[in-house]
Amino acid sequence: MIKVAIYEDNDGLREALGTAIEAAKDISLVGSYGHCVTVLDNTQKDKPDVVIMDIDMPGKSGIEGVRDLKKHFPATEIIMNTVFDDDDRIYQAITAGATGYMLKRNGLQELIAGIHEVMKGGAPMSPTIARKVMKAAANGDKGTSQNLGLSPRELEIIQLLAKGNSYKMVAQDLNLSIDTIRSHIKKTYEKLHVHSVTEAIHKVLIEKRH
Amino acid sequence: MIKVAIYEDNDGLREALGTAIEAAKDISLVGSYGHCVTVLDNTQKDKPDVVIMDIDMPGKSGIEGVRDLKKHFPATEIIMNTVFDDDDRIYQAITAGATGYMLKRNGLQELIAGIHEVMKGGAPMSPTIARKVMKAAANGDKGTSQNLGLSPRELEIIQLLAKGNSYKMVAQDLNLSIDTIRSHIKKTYEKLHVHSVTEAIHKVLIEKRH
DNA sequence: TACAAAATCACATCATTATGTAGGTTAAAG
DNA sequence: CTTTAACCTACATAATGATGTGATTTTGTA
Repeated sequence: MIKVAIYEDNDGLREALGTAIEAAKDISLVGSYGHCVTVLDNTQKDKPDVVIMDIDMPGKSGIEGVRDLKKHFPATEIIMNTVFDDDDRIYQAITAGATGYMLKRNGLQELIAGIHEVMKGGAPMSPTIARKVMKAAANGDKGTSQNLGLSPRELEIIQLLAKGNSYKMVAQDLNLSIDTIRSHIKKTYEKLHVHSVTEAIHKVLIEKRH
Repeated sequence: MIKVAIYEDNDGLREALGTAIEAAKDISLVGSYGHCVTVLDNTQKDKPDVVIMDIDMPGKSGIEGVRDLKKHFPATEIIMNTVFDDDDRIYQAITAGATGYMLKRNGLQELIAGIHEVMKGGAPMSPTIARKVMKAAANGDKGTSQNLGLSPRELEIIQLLAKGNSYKMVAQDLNLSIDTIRSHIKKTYEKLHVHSVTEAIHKVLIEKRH
């Protein structure tokens, strides 16, 4: 019997999920919550094998919930269940420790299948997601070894910014248009999964020392 | 005979400076230029004892000129001659290696006096400037020893920013208003003589390691 | 106590950055 | 010879950061 707990702030959807899970012969619902603020206490009590976690919830995001959960109950498998498929959330969810990432639009049947899959050691995810993850993994693997996957130009620009230069100064230094600088930085952010110069600098400089 | 070279992009002013300097019995003009791009070559040729340098010049700023000059000809004395008296330029000029900093509005006589003064080991500067420099020195001395003069709070905030946090995140972290963060950062910038987070981070982290 | 420095908050305004969209060039890889 | 990756440019809008001004409170110390 697979024990499953649900975290989903939408009441209707949470109930639907619950009944669908109960309907499965080999799965039992041990907990169902509208937020994940008390996720640690709940898990202590419920002892679920698998947790279905929505990303966007009031109070505490699913990402944070996953992070906490994995830290204290590393054996618990987590499947993110969300409407979002943007790179960022996926990346965050994966690095936070989720083993599955399924889109709500793909329906309940797939989610049930995902629960079984995750118990067999798999990593269930919607096709759309799978592709993104593969790509990210490819970038990541290539990158971490050398310079996080940044092209020489991109790295050069980040390093200039790290010295305290503004976009304008970098543009002048490299004899490029400021729009070009923007463009490079934009791609850099995507590769590093960040949203500001300081984050990018932090990431690049941290990875550098070793 | 004191050998002097002039770098000043305003033609009229450069000529006026030249004649005023030639008029002085113990000073000879060995070079006069409208820019400082070729300052190293010129200096090699002219071998001036003192260089009068304007700050704002096309191609290469006087600050950069001073930096280069001091690196290759440390014995050459440099007097900045400019219309600006804002803290920043003064600070930059001083740290770049200028030994005198005189305002154009104070006239040619004072500049001539400054040339003599600098040759006697002095540091000629207009009264307005002198006061600012004293203040900067006071701040600087107190600071360089520990953490550049930053208060504990200010340092804390810069370090949080260095980790890639935004103002908003820092405010949440420290349970403060975002305006308070702004306020601290503003003071920090004044103390460090910078104008952006990245510059501040760079400066703080550089000074830290040693 | 009275002054100075640190810390807090607010509001306004301008500058810079971040993000989206879109297109072009060039050089290596298949 | 086409595909891919890196590089370059442009324009528009939204979000964040930078700067100025002003004010209150606390704390350490002259």
